[in-house]
Amino acid sequence: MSLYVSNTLSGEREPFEPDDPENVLVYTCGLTVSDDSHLGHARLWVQSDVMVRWLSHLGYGVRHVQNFTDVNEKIVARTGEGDLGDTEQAVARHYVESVIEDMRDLNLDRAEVYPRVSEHIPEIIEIVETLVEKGYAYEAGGSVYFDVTEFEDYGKLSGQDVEEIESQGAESDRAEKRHPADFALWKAGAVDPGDANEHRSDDLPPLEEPAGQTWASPWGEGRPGWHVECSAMSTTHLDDSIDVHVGGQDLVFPHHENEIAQSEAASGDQFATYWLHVRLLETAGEKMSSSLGNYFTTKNAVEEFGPNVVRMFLVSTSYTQRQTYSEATISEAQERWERVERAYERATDAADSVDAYAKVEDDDLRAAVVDAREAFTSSMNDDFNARGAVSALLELASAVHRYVDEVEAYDYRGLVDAIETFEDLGGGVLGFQFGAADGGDATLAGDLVELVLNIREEERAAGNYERADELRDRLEALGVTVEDTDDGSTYRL
RNA sequence: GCCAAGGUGGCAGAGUCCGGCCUAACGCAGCGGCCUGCAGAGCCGCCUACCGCCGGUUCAAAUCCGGCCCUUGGCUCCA
Repeated sequence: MSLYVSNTLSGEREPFEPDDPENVLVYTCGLTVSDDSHLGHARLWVQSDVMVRWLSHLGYGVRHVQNFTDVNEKIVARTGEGDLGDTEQAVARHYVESVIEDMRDLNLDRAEVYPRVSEHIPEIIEIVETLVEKGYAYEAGGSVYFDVTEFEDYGKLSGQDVEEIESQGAESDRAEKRHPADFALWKAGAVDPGDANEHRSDDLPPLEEPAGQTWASPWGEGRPGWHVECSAMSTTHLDDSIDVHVGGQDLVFPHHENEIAQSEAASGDQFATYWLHVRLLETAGEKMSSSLGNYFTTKNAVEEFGPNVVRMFLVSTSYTQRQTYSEATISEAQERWERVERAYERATDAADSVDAYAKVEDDDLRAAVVDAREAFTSSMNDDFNARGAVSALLELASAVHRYVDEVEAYDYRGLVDAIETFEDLGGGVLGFQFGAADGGDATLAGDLVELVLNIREEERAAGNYERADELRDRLEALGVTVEDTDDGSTYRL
């Protein structure tokens, strides 16, 4: 049983066959650090995180690189806003920090490196020079453009026909270009104040002068074009030829198409074997995006629902399918997560109880574990179908509940197998955190809740149900859900 | 206009690559029952889908082919 993936380049689902299984190269097209991230970005990260985790789980050696675009006119547009700072670098640093925080909150596995554009200017210039030397690019007015008519395969990723493409890039550049579809590799000078002001908040004074960083180049002072960065960074940190390129589907054209053109024209090798595009997150029928203002930030989502629910949500639709964000869809994710978590806790409690015996063996429970592992694996191997994988865990959850409900003497080993399945697959592959304490005071809070529950138990034993219910209601108001079971009361924060 | 991806129950979402186990998975919501002092959780059961429309191929199609309609994304910064 092997892994199949949907490759945008071929338009088909194909068997995954990396060049070197010990060294699978994965590049995730990161984001421009001009604002806090939103759930749409988080979806891409979590999906690519799960892909990388699954590849590792299958035994591949994976090297994962994810970039930050820290040179961009939208960043320049925010200079002087609040305490963001007065320079492009300062604003970028602020949001890089914010994004790293979001990634940590979402429990993403760390990438090997998070390169930034600003520290790769020499490599970018080198690629542009190579392209000029090879005749794929030309200089005009201190800028350098890629000549799409020179690159035979242009359009192979997105299906675009060069002659049908209206124009790429700013209107002011059009006159300099030989062909409307040509795109900038290097842009002369600093950011035009007019371009930056388009993205600038109305509360701020508009920029008057050209702004943003510039670097010296063979063509004069200027800034790198957007598309070359990814070519430079993936080549620098991985190789001319990589196995997997992950990105949002809104970047297929022109960004990824242009990456292919630059990289392949420069190196002569195929740039990426598998192009995996994560479809977009939508709200009310349109994509969630910063420019539309209809977004939910990662920070707000994590704060309101917690990392596990957010991850469960973001993994609830396969990456090849667009996903809807709504009250209903996020609360479904919450239910799914809590169902898995409760079963995990139930199995843990049962295994820890005095009714768990080394010599008891239960075929149904053990079979359920085996079934769950198989179903999980075949779902993940089928194009990283994480929702299907979660469904496998939910089936195991039902089996655990049924078992613990029915039986008096527990199969210790069977329960541990179930627990390990939740931990290895739910935790290790899907990135959920089981039994995570919510903060440093959790222990004290837990002790206090136990104390209140003991008092409530005495009231219940004495038949004082009104008093018992009052205690339960007041705990609920504090965010503690109390549940009575045969073995006493339990609580969840 | 051009390019790309989709349209499956009230919602959400697998299945479509390799046609038959799909009288359509898992889940949410809803309904009934068990359990419970009550509630919750859990368990059992029910509910609603002829799989966008029309034609074709086939013994057999949600799955293959053709046409049409609709939605979303891209062609301008965008994960």
